[in-house]
Amino acid sequence: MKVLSVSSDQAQFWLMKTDAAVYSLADLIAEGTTHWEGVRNYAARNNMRSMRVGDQVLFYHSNCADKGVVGTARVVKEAYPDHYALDPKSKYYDERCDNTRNLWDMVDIRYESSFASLVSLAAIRAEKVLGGMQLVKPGNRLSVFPVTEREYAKICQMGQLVA
DNA sequence: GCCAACGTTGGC
DNA sequence: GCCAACGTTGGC
Repeated sequence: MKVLSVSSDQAQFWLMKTDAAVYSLADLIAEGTTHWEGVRNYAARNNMRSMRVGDQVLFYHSNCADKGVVGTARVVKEAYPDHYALDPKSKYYDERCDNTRNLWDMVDIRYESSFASLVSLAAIRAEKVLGGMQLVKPGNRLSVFPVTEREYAKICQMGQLVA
């Protein structure tokens, strides 16, 4: 078995949370590429604005029994306006936004891989070298945040991602 | 610009 | 379903 190694100098690494009941890795597999609408938190939005095409993403299921990283994705389109904020019928509607002023952005990501085994939140907590991740900080609710290349590689290894 | 109230996230 | 953490809003 060969562990995926990633070494573009420019590459950045991220973790994106999703409520598994709302949008899961299976949904991403079915769609192939998706837009990441509905982020309504400034810090998470700013992190998305820092994303570049080619950046790698850990795909995390929250709010479910099997919490953890389930696979990976890749950024294929950089931040652009989240038009769901303009749609009164959308649950992501924000009345402060209109065509001249939209507070919110989204990115596009493409499915890349599924882990052979779930890397659970508990397993991440138990792994000393992952102790710096925002995910394991008390009260962390940020849905999009950067991870280091080392953390990314470690989690891929734990998920038995085969290159 | 402070801070209390409120809403949401997300683990348990 | 509960509740702690904490971002956001709005009154002053």
